[in-house]
Amino acid sequence: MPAEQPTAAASELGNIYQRLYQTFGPQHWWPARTRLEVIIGAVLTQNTAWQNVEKAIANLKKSGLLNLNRLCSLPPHQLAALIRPAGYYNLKSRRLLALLHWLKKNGGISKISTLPTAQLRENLLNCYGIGPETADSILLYALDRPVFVVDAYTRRILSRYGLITGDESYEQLRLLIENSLAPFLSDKQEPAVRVYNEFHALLVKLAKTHCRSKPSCSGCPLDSR
DNA sequence: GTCCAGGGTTCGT
DNA sequence: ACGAACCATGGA
Repeated sequence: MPAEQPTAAASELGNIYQRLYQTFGPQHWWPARTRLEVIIGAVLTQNTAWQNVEKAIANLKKSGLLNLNRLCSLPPHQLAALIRPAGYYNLKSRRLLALLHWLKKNGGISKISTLPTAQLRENLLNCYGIGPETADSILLYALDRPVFVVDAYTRRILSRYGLITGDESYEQLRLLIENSLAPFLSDKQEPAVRVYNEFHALLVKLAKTHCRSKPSCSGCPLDSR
């Protein structure tokens, strides 16, 4: 393997983060109250608008089921009915139960929180229905681990600005962004968790604000240079 | 009526 | 190794 060279992307990502933050301000993700709620939301929001996820979580809350043991003792078809507004409800019911059973089997959220990040990531990826993005969302937003969450928006936006080719693997992109932000982190004395959290949310914000809702995509915060 | 959202798995080539 | 089909609701 050739050593990684500092690329144009690496030197510009910190800049992009600052521009987005100045334009949109803090996004305050993840919009959930408890760690269990974040974990459930991470599965429910797979390829699904967050608005629909909120309805599903509201159903669980209303039924007093936002509790690891109660959820684990629920028949799959019953959980499916409750999370129906989130779409793919049969599939997501199975995925949620697989994840929640893993959590329960390993002593609950507080217990697994003592594990090192690499081991947590591996365990999460071994759960049915948990891929890299969902695993990293849980690590970053529920367990406060310094892991950047790569999603489709990240690819689109970085490709759009010519910072990546677009055919990089998930891992390549995640490491590129984490390494690129490292100098910025030490300069600003900011915790990585906070910056990864905001940067991911800001990229989603940018994608939703421009280029889709506006036909001409005028006034993108990253355009003037 | 069409498109698509804060993905992942499975099954053909 | 890669692409396509599949899963499904709700809002624009």
